[in-house]
Amino acid sequence: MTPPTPLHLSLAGQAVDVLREQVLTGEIPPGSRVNEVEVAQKLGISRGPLREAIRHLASEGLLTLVPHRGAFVPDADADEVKALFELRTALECAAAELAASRRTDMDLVRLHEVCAASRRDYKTGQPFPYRLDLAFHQTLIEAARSPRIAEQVRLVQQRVVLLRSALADDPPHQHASMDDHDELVKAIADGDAAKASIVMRRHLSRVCAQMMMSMSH
Amino acid sequence: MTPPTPLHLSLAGQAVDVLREQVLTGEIPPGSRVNEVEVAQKLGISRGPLREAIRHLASEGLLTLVPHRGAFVPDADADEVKALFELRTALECAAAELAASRRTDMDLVRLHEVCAASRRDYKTGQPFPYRLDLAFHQTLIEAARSPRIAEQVRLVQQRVVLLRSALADDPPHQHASMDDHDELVKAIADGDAAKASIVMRRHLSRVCAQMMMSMSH
DNA sequence: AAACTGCCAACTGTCGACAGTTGACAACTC
DNA sequence: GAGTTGTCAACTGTCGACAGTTGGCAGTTT
Repeated sequence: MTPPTPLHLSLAGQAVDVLREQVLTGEIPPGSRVNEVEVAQKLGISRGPLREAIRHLASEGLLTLVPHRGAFVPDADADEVKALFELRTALECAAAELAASRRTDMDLVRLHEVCAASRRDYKTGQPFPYRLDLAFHQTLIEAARSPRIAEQVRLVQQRVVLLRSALADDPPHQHASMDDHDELVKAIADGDAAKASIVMRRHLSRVCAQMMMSMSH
Repeated sequence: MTPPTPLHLSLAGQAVDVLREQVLTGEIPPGSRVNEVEVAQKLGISRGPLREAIRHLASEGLLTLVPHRGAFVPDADADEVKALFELRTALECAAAELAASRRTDMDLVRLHEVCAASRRDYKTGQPFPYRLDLAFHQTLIEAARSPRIAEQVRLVQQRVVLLRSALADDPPHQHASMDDHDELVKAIADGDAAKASIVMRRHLSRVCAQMMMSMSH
């Protein structure tokens, strides 16, 4: 069962998954400290693998390490949101451009499908309005076929999710976002890299502005 | 002395610095494995801190982890170079745009200084032709004032340095690069974000092409 | 001779314990 | 009473040792 199970994933790897989940869902709230011995006991593992998991999540930006003090879940901060979205804009605009020139017909099918699902969920008032937004951006970077950019986009989006959990913000201007997505898909379908980049930039700047709003109450 | 010196930097932190140096200089050649016990003994530390150092460098892309096999210095690979430069282009073009709108007069002084020093070193035939190239891009991203982008650029440039060490390539088209740099500084001085981005893209595509050349012999 | 099988050494993954540092509380001084 | 200093518990940083896995080599079979 659980004691000696290094058969598919190391204890450190499992700890990474569990901790990531707990951090992203806000189960471990922003600003709080992660106690090594306490969490290790709770997970039923030793401090060694847990430390590795903590360092790994720190390298992803989901934890901040303070020497001799431990690991903390980073707090939401206006400057941080701004800096993060500058990075996200650089990466996703480039991804949009690449997607416009590299997308296959299958990519277009997937993108249309996600957009349609978004509107379906929106009408029926589904519980996780961000799920399909994430899926859309995920599908887009796959269409860009640039593994290193994709890797970084995933990390940045993860941090955005963390910020959102700290904000607990209300349903966003989802309608505007969905319109952006549609326009983005059209530009990509047309192979119009320049337009795809511009639309993406506008889209992200809108999302960023909205997050800044819900931060300052 | 050396045995108990956690006064300024942890053993893991010191190990990171030493290992990074050895990997980047090719002292530990690409493709080779990093033996935990062996290196730990050589550094005079235990396996714990060394493991943390290895994982850290792996998160920077300077090592590749294989479960139950250990850490390896990644090999040079054409696809990898291409993917890496797509990421670098996305990041540095964005940085160039931001620098064009945010640079201070002091930034311009520094950029001009680096360019002048490059030409000076070039004429006298200095040993490290890449040193000032790195310094230029470093100065540029500082002028962009976007901490997250700067962070990622640094990591990508580090990986490029690693690739170069694996290539052991000859003096590059340094003259063309210096011209690019001058043109870049001019665009940034003029506040012309669009041109800065275009010049940067051309510059990086040239550098990338050159690396691909020296790979395929 | 080639291919398969079983064994073995080397190494990674994990654990429990010790040492050093940090922040906080309490006692003391002015 | 406010500020300072001494003490202490809690936690991180580090270490050495054990267990499980991997790749290779020797021996065997066809």
